[in-house]
Amino acid sequence: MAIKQKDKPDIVAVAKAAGVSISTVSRSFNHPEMLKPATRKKIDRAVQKLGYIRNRAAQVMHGRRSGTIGLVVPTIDNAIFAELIQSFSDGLDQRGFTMLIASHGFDLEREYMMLRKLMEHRVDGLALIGLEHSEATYQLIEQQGVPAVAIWNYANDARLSCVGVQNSEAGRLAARHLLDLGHRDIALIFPNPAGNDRAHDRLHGALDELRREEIEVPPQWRLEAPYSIAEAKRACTDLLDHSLRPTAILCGNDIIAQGVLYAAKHHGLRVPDDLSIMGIGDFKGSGEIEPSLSTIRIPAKRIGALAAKQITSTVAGLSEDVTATNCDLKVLARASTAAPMRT
Amino acid sequence: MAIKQKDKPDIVAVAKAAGVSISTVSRSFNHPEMLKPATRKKIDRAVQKLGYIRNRAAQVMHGRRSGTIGLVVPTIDNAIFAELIQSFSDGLDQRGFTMLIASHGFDLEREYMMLRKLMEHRVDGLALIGLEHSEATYQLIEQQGVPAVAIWNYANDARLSCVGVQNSEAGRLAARHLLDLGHRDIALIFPNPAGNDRAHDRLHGALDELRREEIEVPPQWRLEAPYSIAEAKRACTDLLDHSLRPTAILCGNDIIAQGVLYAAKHHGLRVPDDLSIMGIGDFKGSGEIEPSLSTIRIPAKRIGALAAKQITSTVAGLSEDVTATNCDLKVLARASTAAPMRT
DNA sequence: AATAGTTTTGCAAATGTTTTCATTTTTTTC
DNA sequence: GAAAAAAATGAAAACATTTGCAAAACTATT
Repeated sequence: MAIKQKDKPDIVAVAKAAGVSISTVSRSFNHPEMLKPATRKKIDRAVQKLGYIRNRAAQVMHGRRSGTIGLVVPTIDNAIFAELIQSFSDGLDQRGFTMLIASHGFDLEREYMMLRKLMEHRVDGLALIGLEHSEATYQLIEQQGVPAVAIWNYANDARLSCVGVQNSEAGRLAARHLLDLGHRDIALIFPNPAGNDRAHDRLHGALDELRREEIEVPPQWRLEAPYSIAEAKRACTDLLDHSLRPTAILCGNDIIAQGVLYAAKHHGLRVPDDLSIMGIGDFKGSGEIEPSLSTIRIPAKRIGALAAKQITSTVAGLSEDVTATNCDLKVLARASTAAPMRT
Repeated sequence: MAIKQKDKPDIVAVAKAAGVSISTVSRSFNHPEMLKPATRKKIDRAVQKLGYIRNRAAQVMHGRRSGTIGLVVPTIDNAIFAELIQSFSDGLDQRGFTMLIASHGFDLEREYMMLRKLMEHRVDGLALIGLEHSEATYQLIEQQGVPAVAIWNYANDARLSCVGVQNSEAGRLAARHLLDLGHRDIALIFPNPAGNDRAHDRLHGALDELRREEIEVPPQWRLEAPYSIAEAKRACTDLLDHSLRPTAILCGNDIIAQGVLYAAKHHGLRVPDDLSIMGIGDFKGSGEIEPSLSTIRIPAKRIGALAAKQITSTVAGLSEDVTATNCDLKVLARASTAAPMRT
């Protein structure tokens, strides 16, 4: 049996096969314009023949960038994150980077662990979701000096560069929309805000706006639901069963809103006549549901693309200091909300 | 200004700080049981103080595994893939691996490029979606000897290990369900099958089953739609407008089915009385839609988890040869399908 | 208290690249 | 066709780690 069994060919093998020195082969990849065309061709042929693939690890050891960006998300399986991840990934790809991804399931301790793991892989940059992270996480990033960007939430005094929206404003706008339609009896269904500044900010933005009109939401109208159509549907069953129903429900995101919408339909309630439903996010498909969902548009694609641009240019040393990019929100008044019926 | 500016501490720095040799430090990570507890503690303290993080690249150069698995998908932003990716990622994470991900947008040429890129990063294993790939892709995998697994589609004569379902069977079952209900006028809306064996197989499975009952679907009832609620909704508008309507529509996946459902509602058609709608996939939320969607269950979570198990054990050298794992399908007869009304 | 055995540690080579500097080859100019 | 200038190539050090082998430091045994 031949001895070349499993070993991948290395640059030395290529050099030998092409009859040139190692340095020349290396140059043919990194500075092809320095080579005589004839030499380049010889090398190309050798590469082809041996099936040589460059070893990034060896390059990294030389101080080269790894060409990878680490993304840490709470979860991948989530309509709006998926959209974001896709556009972020596309943005990285365009610029020649590869994405390492890790998900922590809304556990900030695990987030820290995943960050470390990514750093072992010497990612050139990091992207996190939101601005709420453990102190250890922040310190790790600062101490290691890895460029990082926080996605999805915006704050002008953020400790990290960020690209996102003002989630409190999203909550406020959603509440405003319902108030403007004349609603006063409003229920709130939001995800658990622990370790989730996006949900937290939205909720408090909404509460603030309601309080401005001196509306207090009674505890039995303040529900919690995870990111799940099924669970949201279940969560609001009691609410809708009750004779004293709210005229509108404000949901922390469009998935919850979808669940509520189906629950309403299931209860034989007409939307928006009997019940107005407001979402936040404008997920794919939210505009196509019947009735189409009123919501606050958060431009996930744009945010992902901008974040990719931001982190790669920081890695390339083009932009240096902390920057905060705020993306615009838009109220989408569609068919799931209307003025409440006089009783 | 101090000279230690940006350099991350390396193992040498740790060794110096701990007053031991480099080898000892290395061993404290890889074979801690070989060290005297006192020494280990000295090293741990030094690591802590310097904020040292191991350099995976250097380990890889030594022939160590990289601890990464590459996943190449057509797109991340897709309900069912997102679910799959999540469970695959969780499975890898459990076993200490990190996931590199790349998406090619259903372009098999790009898929090849992404594969190469992942190989430069010396991933320990690869996962692809489906069994249809360019010849170059297959050759690359074989030549480089990188363990690989194909996810989502099953075939017992596959060139790669695979974990998935028989998509032709999924199509067949979906058609059977409609036939059993008594439908004869059935329209088909599927994604473009080019470079997408899942869609292709489902479509042909369905057509086969229909043909068995001597039903030929006329061309104007064979529509194509991308993976998008909005576009599916649009695509079937003409179909529903027409006076000669089918009694049922079989959709290539649940997203398309959702679009069709909304289109039907928009046209004032009652589902399932005026029109039965059948999906394939059983995406999250499909059971909660009103009316709940009849579909074929494909266990995405399970497939992802099994694929992660499969690829990691191949990497660890536990399982060697090509294995094909077939996951069961289940017909979910829910509320969007019923017997056609006699006219 | 010396020996044998065992545990712990250190030295140095090896891994696959890039890059600086020196050397060789080619081209241009007169 | 020789000298000068420019272009192309090669030799060797450097990068951060692991590991086989050898040396040193303990432990147990007598």
